[in-house]
Formats: sequence, structure tokens, C-alpha cells
Amino acid sequence: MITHAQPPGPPLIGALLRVPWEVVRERMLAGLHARGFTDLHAAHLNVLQYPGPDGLRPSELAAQTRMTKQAVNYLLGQMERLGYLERRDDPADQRFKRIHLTRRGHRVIRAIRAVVGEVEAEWEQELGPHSFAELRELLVRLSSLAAGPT
Amino acid sequence: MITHAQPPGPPLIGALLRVPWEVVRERMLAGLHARGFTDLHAAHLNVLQYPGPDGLRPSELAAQTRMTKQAVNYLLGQMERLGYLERRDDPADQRFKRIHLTRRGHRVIRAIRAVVGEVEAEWEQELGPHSFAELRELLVRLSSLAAGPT
DNA sequence: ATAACGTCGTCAAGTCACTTTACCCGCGTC
DNA sequence: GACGCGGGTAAAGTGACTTGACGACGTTAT
Repeated sequence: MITHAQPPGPPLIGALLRVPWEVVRERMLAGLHARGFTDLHAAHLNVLQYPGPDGLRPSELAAQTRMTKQAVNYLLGQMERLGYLERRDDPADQRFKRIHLTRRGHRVIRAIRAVVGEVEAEWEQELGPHSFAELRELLVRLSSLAAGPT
Repeated sequence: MITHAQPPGPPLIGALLRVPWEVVRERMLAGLHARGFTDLHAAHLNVLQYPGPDGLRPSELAAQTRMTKQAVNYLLGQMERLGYLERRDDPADQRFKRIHLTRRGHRVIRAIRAVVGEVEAEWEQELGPHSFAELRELLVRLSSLAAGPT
């Protein structure tokens, strides 16, 4: 432990959000590997991020994840080869494609939710049920106004 | 807006932490660019992350940011060339180096805190002072037990 | 004293997740 | 039927890393 010349000041909301978020992210990846999905990397979590890519067009997913459509397609190509999803033609419009999760893909989504559920349970235990419920509700409000302050 | 066959379930704590964190991260970078620090990229924020690298050894910073020391050194080299910091020999032990922020480096740290302060003020306005204070306190508890559950 | 050892910082090469640029292909419009 | 547009994709280039190796310094054992 080192004390600095100038005090760091109060903890910033940036660090306060970053630290738990990184914990969740690491637990997700470790949990997937532990459940046998050893061929998934951290980058693939971006494609699987809530609520999942099933039924979306690649461009929609790109907009949602704030990546270029090429970057998304690069990851989709890998995950298709690994058997997690398929890119089929949209029957209504031949210009579009639709992402369809395979059974394995759906299992991954469930696995992620299970892992996050574990983390939530641990935190609920540590913070107490009341505090944890309050935290969740505040985060819901925060992330809804952060996403679209309509 | 598309409704899916299977309901997405309640919003996961992962997404709830990720969305606001990404907002903060984007605001930090945009704020630095707006204040004239246009030569900093997203990766440099990892080096500057709370409470900042001043006085640390490269290895300590690597451990803190969970990067390899080579990755940290790569970024430190860039930021040294850009005039944000210097790597000097530790006077007590010639094996070590110490990171010293330059004046410009200290200005960046202050700029980041100012930007995050703006975001905090906005969120406090939207959530109300009481709710925001509660959110911060809960996040402090959460990220302290996430970091080291001693 | 000096030799062995353990880290720290760093150089070099390789890898991976992207970005940039460009193109083709359906569909709707003029 | 030519046109424009937007979506998906292929190819090359870039940046942020990882992996592997190594010399320098200080600490410990001989």
C-alpha cells in the first residue's frame, strides 16, 4: 500500500461501475469454460450480450453492440463454424439475413444467465436482499436513461 | 422493436452494469478529446484508471489492470512519447522503475475526474439526490467486496 | 567473494480483433 | 429498365495486445 502526495479523492462512479462489471465478465467467461464451452473467447460475449442475437439481422446486432457490421460478421463467422448459430436468408426479403441460434447456441445463452444468476445470488447474500433489490432497481433506472433518454 | 419467441427474462445484472459503464467510458474519451487531449485512445484509459498510475511501478500497474507487464509497457511507451508521463529509475532500488506523471499527465487525470463529475451530476439530477447517493453507496460496497472479499 | 537465483523491465515476433476500403446483390423508385 | 440505396461480405491494413526470450540488479546461498 502506497500513499500518494495528492489524495485520490472520492471513488469515481466510473471505477465503481467498472470493477463489478469486470467481475461479471470474468465470471461469465470462466463459467462458460467450466461448462464445456471452451471454444468461446471474450470477444464472443459481445455477440451474446443481452438479450442475445437470436432473430436479429447482422446490421441490427452491429448497431446494438456499437461495432461495425464487418466486426460483427467476423465474430458471427467464427461462431457459425463452431456451431452456435446460423445465418439464414430472411424469407421476406432476400437482401437480409437473420441470425438463428442453434440448440448449442441456446444452451450458451442459458449458461450465461445461470452464471450471472450465481453472481447475483452471491451479491444478494453479501449485501442483503433489500439492498440488492434496491441496487438492481436503481441500475434499471440508470441504464434505461443511459440507453435512450427519451 | 422485435418480439422474440422466448422471452428474454428479467434484465441481468451484467447488462445493467455494462450499459452505464460503457456510457461513462465513451463520455471520458469524448471529454478528453473535447478538452484538447486528442492524442489519447481508448486503450490509454486503462493506464489512467482510478486512482491513476502516478508513483507506481510498471509491474504494479500491470497487476492492478490485469494486463501483462509487456502490454502495460507498450502503452506507457506511447504515453511517455506523448509527454504524459516519465519512467524514472527508483532511487532506492535500481531494478525498479517508477511512473511519474508530467504536468500534462496530471491535467489529464483532473480532466477525467471533471468529465465523470459531469456524468455524476446528470445522473444525480435524473435519479434524485437521495437515490443517487444510495446507488453510489451500494456500488462502493459491491466493488469493495468484488475486489477483495477479505 | 562469488556464484546461483529470482524479479523487473524490455525487445522482438506473432496473434487476434478489429477498421478501412471496396464490391456485389436484392429491392424499391423514377 | 436504369437508377440509387442499403445490407452482407471479402480483402488488406492496423493497433492492442500475447508469447518467448534476455540482460540488469539485488538477494541469498556457498
